Amino acid sequence: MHPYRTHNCGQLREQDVGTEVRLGGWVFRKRDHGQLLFIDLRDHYGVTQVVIYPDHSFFEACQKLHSESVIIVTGKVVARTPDTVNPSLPTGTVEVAADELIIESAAEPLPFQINVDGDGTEDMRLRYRFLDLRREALHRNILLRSQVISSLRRRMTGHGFTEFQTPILTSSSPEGARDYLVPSRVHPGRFYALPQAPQQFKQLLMVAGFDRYFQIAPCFRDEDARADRSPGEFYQLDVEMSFVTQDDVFVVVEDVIYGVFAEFSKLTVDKPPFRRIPYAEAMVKYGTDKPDLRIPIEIQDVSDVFKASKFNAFRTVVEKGGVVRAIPVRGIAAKPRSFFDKLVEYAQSIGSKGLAYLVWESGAIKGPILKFLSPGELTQLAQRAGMVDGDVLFFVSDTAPVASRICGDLRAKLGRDLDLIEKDVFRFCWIVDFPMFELDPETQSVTFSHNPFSMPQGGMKALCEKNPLELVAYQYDIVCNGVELSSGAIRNHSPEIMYKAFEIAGYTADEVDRRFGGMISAFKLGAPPHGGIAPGVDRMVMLLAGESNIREVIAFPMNQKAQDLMMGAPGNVTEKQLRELHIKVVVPEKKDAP
RNA sequence: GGGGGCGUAGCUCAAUUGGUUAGAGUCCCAGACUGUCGAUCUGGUUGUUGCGGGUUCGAGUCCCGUCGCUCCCGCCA
Repeated sequence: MHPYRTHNCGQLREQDVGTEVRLGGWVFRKRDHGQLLFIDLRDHYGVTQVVIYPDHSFFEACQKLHSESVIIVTGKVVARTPDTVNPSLPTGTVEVAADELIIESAAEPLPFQINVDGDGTEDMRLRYRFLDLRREALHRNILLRSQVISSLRRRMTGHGFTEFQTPILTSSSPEGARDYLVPSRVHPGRFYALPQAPQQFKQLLMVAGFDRYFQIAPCFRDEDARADRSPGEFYQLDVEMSFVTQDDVFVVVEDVIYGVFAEFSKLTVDKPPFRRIPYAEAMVKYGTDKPDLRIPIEIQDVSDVFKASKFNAFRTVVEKGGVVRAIPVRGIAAKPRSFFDKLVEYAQSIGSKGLAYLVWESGAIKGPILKFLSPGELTQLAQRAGMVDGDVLFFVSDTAPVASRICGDLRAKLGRDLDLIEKDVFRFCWIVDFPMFELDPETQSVTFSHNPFSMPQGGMKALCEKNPLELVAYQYDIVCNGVELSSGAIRNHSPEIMYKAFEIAGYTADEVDRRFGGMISAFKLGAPPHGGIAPGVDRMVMLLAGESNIREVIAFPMNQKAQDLMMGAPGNVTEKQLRELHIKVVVPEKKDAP
């Protein structure tokens, strides 16, 4: 007989009755009746009830056993009597009567309990992550992650993609987030950087003629955490394709994403093709470039209605180049005054100058700003927003970016508070036509608004002839339920267009050569048109698992301060190590030694 | 770097808007119990109320500072 087990804890059924078996697992729960002891033995596969009678030498030791001790039990599989069957357990029709029992690893009392939900602070859970990972919910999430990743691999290779590995020790990239640096021993004073993404490598693989690349790629960025952003490192399904248009990329990605979501979720999933929303439209209609399409509210621009209005507050904003946006909400006219007051207060707390509104009720229009508006203006607004009895129209007026942000925030809040968010559904969309350039609000100079390697729509001609701020790129995001899953782009594979684009952003050709020399020289030696995308694996798994915190789908996440409390990272190193690396540490004055 | 929330027993939480000896569940310890399945029953231990200062006759509660956790802003080509 195998020294540790013949079966796993989720395996035994009625047909095994009478068999001599050996199980190994953790003591999940213990029920001590004095002359009879039940142990629910748990492993990765399930739970099996073990019954222990007092005529065995190990009976007393088992009474004293703490939860989560590891034991090896040998005994006969016994059928349970009908009244003692546990229907909530797949193994519930049988139990194992222990004849032999070895305490393989006795556990001390636990810092938090495994067999109850929600026990333990995040801090404790991270410090004892191996215990937390034994719990059903987290254990299941990590399994789901594995299954999602292998499904992604299967789907990608099915589409003719080749999986690659790219360097982890590479060079610091001049754009983007802060890098994690690794000092070089061989080259004093020089550093490797961990890749923020394998961006240049995947493009170089296209130049190398591999045609279709993918990688479950680790990405490292030294940026602060959020609930949906783990600090330090995360994984992307990194994708790049040659000789493709934006639509070719969409078709592949839609198939893979839809397939994975449909495979692993019971929720309704939008079928391809996903909606495509130009960036400019999204900013007006939803007030954000990652709209949650489950919320049935669409914001409208009504600036023109107020161009000649007697309502000074709005007219003057429009005269100065600002906008008026209207948020129609159906059927809430009967809400109490306090509802509107609180919403106005909220709007002000997020930076709005105010929150005007009109209420369509009992065949009339009411509201604080009614007296400033002409009948013609009211008619226009009603028509534009499709107002009927019971509806309310909120107004926000400011510069376009500020009004968008406030309206987007209000739209999301109204969706939540009024319980308007569509249930049990994944709503996908593409946000397309991102602007190529934007004005730096501080310097008022033109800068890249996203990826400088994206191809501007219209190519060289557009770069030379159009206002840079009106140029859009073949740059796109895929968004699901308000979560940005990924950015991607058709790349700029032409050195001339790239020099021109960088020139508009204020870089000389020399600077471009110095900073992106590898890529530029590659593009001078035969580069195919290519493009790609990189959906976040952690975020996909988070959505599929129904979690709102990304740490719930990562086996060993760092805390918000980018520390691993279990391993003690980041940690101190020896003087010798520092000497070898030619590093002298200068700790800031206000020092907190961990 | 900034803002909000939280911090009470090993763990999860309570404690009348400043008022007696800070409680409950769970864990843990001891005992009882032959069919439980979150076993049950009896008894018991567990506290620098994060830390430091202040106001007050009196502080878990109010004020200031500080530390930790968390959510958000900045940041994330």
